[in-house]
Amino acid sequence: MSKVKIVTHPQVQDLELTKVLHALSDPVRLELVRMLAAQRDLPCSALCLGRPKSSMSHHFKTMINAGLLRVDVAGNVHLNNLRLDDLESRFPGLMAAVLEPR
Amino acid sequence: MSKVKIVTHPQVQDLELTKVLHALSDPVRLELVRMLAAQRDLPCSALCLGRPKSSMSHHFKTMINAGLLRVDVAGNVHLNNLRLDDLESRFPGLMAAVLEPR
DNA sequence: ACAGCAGTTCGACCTTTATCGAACTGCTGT
DNA sequence: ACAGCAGTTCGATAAAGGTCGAACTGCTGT
Repeated sequence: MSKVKIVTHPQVQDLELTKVLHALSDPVRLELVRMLAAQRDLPCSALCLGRPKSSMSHHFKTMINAGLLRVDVAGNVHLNNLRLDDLESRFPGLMAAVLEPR
Repeated sequence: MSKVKIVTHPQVQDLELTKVLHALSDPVRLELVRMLAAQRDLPCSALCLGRPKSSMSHHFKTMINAGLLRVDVAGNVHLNNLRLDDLESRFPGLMAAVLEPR
């Protein structure tokens, strides 16, 4: 019997600005966003950078719930990607503005 | 003897993106931002809308510390204004993106 | 001087959030 | 089957944040 890991990503029209802004307002998560903007398909391990996995898992969940992140499960590994297109269509210019400083 | 009420607004170069995003991520404060984007020089009384003054004072402080708001004291009344120019020069496009949805 | 108004401060309360170790789940290669 | 790896869940803890009433400060008009 196979168990499917269900990760629920909110739909584009359900993204809430306050949730997105809150997800972006933590320094750790903002760093993740910048790393993911620079490189696609990063696994959790590449994003942890020495921080405890359980702390990171918490941040991933926050970002997924806010609609910032999409996770693709590839066997053992979770590949993380920003939902840049979705965010752009819902909140035009937002991610560009957040990513620009540096 | 006169006592001067000192309100310290952070300088442009000291604005921090995470603080700004956090200040924007609360529904009440986001509403204040939208009201202030539509109309300048609003006093606290015009922004409270039935909510307790002490709650509002807390939000104003958060917004001032983040650099979102500038307060001009005019006698009895505090005139609030978004620091749109400062925010634009520090985080180009951010406020436009936040204000656009609706 | 004084009443009244605008807004802040204080203190209490409760909820949310960040952090982390330990235990757990599920996949992979052998 | 099993060891090992990737990541999640759980539970505890501590800190931050939102809400509000009550008391306070400072200005204004009379």
